[in-house]
Amino acid sequence: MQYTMKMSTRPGKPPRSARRLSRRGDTRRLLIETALAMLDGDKSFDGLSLRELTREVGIVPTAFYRHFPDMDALGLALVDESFRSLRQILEDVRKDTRSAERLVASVVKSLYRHIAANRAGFAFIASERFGGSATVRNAIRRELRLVQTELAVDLARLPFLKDWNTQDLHMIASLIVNAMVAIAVDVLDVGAHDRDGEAALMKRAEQQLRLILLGVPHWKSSR
Amino acid sequence: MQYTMKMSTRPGKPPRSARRLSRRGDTRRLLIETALAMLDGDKSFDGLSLRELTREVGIVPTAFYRHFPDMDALGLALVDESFRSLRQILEDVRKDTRSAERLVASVVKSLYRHIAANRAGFAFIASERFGGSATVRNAIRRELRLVQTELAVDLARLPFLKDWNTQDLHMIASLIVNAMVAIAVDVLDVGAHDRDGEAALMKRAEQQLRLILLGVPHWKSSR
DNA sequence: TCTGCAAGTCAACACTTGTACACTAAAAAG
DNA sequence: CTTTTTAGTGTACAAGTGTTGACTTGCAGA
Repeated sequence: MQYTMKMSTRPGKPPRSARRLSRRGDTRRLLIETALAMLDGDKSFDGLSLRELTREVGIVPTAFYRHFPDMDALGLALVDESFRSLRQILEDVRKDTRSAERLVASVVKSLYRHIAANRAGFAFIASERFGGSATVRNAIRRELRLVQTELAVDLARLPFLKDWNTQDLHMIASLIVNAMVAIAVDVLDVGAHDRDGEAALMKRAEQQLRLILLGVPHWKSSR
Repeated sequence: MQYTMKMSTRPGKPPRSARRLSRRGDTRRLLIETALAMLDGDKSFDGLSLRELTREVGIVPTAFYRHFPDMDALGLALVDESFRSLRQILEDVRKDTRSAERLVASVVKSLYRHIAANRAGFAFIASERFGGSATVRNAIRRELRLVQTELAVDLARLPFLKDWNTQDLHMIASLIVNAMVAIAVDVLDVGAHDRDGEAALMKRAEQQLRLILLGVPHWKSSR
């Protein structure tokens, strides 16, 4: 009942010849990607119908059930897919833990790169975080909380945050994650065409991060 | 254009006692409030159907059109309604511009009070901000940007922010607004029953605000 | 008292929706 | 090669959808 996404990938199975007259390749994959693409536009997950999706993919509605028992199951797969890229950002950050300056530059750059590479995924996370499907919503929040915790752990390793307690670290981690998610959403909003708008937003992201870190040395825990 | 012949038509259909429940109270109001209530649960706006809503309200589907031309129009009304309370927070803040300490305490308290009083409205804003309906989504963003600008103006009046330039003020305003919206959402998430959880979140909100303001005196604009 | 209009009613339309069932072709397994 | 599994197909159905149109009421204003 939990997550059964892992076992679906058979090891070492390359895509091969057409199975049906027209369709070739992993339809499951196609369902996921098409769904993400459709949700990138003006549609929410629970406004997306099974028939609509299968129509777009090019299969008959009932064929959907060969790959997912449910639309909710598809939703979970989308969450899984979308978070893959987001986690990568943390990886990148982990390598640059020298100074606060370098850290800020590193995270902003990494953020920008991953947004550009995975637009639809970010859009999905942002919109369905508070979206209609409880299953999807909860999955996203769990993942996001996990990211936040990981960030807190990474922060603990920074020299200028050495003697902060756990609660305070989580506080600052949540502030950072939320700020970055908000920025990401704004970036998605201005669209890929507006380079200047994007640049301004990334600058803002950098400034906000710097401002936050600026307060750190003067922080005194209240407990 | 309208034909109003009263006596002519008697097409074999007995004039049944089609008793109107005579909802002489504002049905329009009822539509708005019921919609908000329904969206507070596990439903997104574009997952809410006209028939579903009217069924809940207790009128026939077609009667909906007496009040709104569209579901989108209803959506805009919901945005309007929901922002009424949010703006009130800014009003409250405006009265407490003495010290940073007082400001933080004031905004957090005001935030809490308004969330409690207007749960559904906040939930609506949060979820439809990135939701499916483009009309609603854009309306919310415009309002939110307006709030952010207003906050920037208010911040400019604070003594310790006197010589900040506009761009920097907007940067900090957006950081604050986003942080508070995120907190609000978390508060909605823990539910009304969990008093301890709520208290912890409000404490976090206060800490985050304080941390941000702590960095302010050391900020040097980069232009 | 009469009349016009806002706000309700019912019936009907042409769709779309999720899902069940029976069937079939192709690939994988033996 | 034969068999089994997988992933596709078509048909069908009951239920839900937005919207039109014609009709009915009760209240407000003349």
